[in-house]
This record gives sequence, structure tokens and C-alpha cells, in this order.
Amino acid sequence: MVDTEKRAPDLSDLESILGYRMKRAYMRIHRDLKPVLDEFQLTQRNFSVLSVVIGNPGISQSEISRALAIERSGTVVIVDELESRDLITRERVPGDRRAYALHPTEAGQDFYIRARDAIQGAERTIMSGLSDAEAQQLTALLSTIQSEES
Amino acid sequence: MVDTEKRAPDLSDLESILGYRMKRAYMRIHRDLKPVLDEFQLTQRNFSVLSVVIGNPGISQSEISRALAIERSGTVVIVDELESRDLITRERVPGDRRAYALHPTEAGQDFYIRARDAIQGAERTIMSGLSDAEAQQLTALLSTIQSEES
DNA sequence: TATTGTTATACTCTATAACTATA
DNA sequence: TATAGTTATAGAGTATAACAATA
Repeated sequence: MVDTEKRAPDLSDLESILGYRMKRAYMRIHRDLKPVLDEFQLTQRNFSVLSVVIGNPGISQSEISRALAIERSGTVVIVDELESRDLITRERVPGDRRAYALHPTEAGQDFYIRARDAIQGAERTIMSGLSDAEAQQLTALLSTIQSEES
Repeated sequence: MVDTEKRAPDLSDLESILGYRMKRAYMRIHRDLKPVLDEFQLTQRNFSVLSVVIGNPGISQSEISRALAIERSGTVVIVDELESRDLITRERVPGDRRAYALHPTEAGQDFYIRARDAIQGAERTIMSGLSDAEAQQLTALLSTIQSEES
């Protein structure tokens, strides 16, 4: 093999683009969180829906869809699974016979706490290179970008 | 319709999770960048590969794959398309008959500059809620997380 | 044995469209 | 007309596996 240079390629142009930085950071977090989520047989979305149901008992599927920017059709599938695992229940809303009110079960509560703690543990590892102040700053900056939604 | 409360759901638990924040911010950037990329008939990955070829003329497909964390099989398809659009060329490497050396064409250079400027323009809009210092901070914090790779 | 490039395939995630029942 | 929930389908995007040529 000829001595073809093995220096790392220059990515400076690309690295000046926020979309690239964001994608790489997102990929890394997703990759590190996946084993934890797998352990609980959860996806990011399933976990998010469970979290919202626990924080907002009685919420409807459509409200969840809007809050999480998930299509209604996608929410159905997620709720189906969470219900079949007895983590949440679907109950009819008295005032509106179109909608379902979602409530966590006791098992769902316990399960959620354990999953959330495991996720937060993994995230502490991911953010181990950052100080507490920096971690807070990152969250704040990300939320600014997110909230800039149409 | 009964007066079912229309307050926004409480997402505080979820919002304390970096993975959720990152996903929402990434979704937002991806959504805003998509029309710009479409205008140039590019995807994030195609743009990234073009950028790396321009910044590193003579680079091989495998080197690109490693630098961008893309599978080799995926890089093939991207390079195929960029080559068929006469934005880059594939040339045999003298020392290693397995590898190709990728070079941008003049048209590729011009095209890239225009695409990159359009993307940066869109990103300025996305980051309009942030000061220059905050924008730099965000990039720096994201790169810390990214570089924490296995 | 390991690496480069390649092809074909499968899988995951998500969006779209069309429908029903209710409002 | 608009909304809640549902179903089926389609499309991106990406990963996996296997292979030939070369190192």
C-alpha cells in the first residue's frame, strides 16, 4: 500500500452548518439511548406518549398528536401497543363520544419511572463532557429552536 | 361541545430529557431545510458528501463513509448520483486499484457554493432567535456531544 | 485476511389518503 | 363542515448481507 495520507478529512465547511451538527449529535444520542429503550421494549415515541399520558391523565389521542407533533394515525398505533401492554387505558369521554381519555395504569406508572430513570442515567453519560451549566444551556438553546415552529 | 380544557398539555417531564429536545430541534431544522435542499435536488447526505469531496479532492468513498458515519453501500448510491449529475468525477487511484479518487467538477464547485449559501441563509432564519454568541455556543455544545462517539 | 466498491434486500420510521362516527 | 379515531399504503432513509476485485 502506497502511503496514501490517513489524516482525518477536512470537514470545516460542513461543520459550520447547524443541520449537520444537529444530525450528528442526534444520531449519537439516539444510538446511545437505543439499548436502554430496547431494554424496556420502548421507542422514543412510545416513551414520549407514555410520559404525556402520565403527566396529563385523561388526555385524548388528538391532543397528544398535537403536543408531540405526531400524526394522529401514528398515535393510534402507539396507544394500541401501550394499552395492550396494560400500561395505559382507553376510556370513553362522557362529553364527546368521538374521543378517548387516556389514563396510566399503576403498572404503567411504575414502568415509566423505571424507564425514565434508566434513560436519564444514559443521558448523564452522554453529557458527561459538559458541566451542569452547559447541559442546561444546551437544553435551553435547543428549546429555542424547537419553539420557533411555524 | 363540552368545555374540555384546551390548555397546552404539561410536557415538563419529557422536556427534561435531552433526547426529546434534540429530536424536536432536529425535526424543526430538517423541516425548514428541506425546501431549500429540494430546490437543489439534494438530500442532507448528498450535500454532505459533495461538501467533503470539495474540501478534500481525491478522497475515496470509504474515507467519506468513515468521516460522515455513512455505510459504504450508502455512499455508493450518493456518489453514483453526484457523478451522473456531473458534479463530481470518479478516477482510479494509481497506487490502489480498489479505490476511486473523487474530485469535484467546476460545475460541482459552482453548484455547491450556491447550495451552501442557500442553506446558510435558511439557517440564519432558524437561528434568528439566538445571538451570534448563542449560535456559536450551540454549535460548540453539539460538537462536544457528537465527538463523544464510541 | 482485510479492504474497496458494489448490489440486492430488508427494516424502521413516518406521512398520506381515505374512511366512520360523531360534533 | 370539522374533528376524533382508525386502517391501509407508500415513501424515505438507512442498515445488513453477500460478493468480486484487489491489497
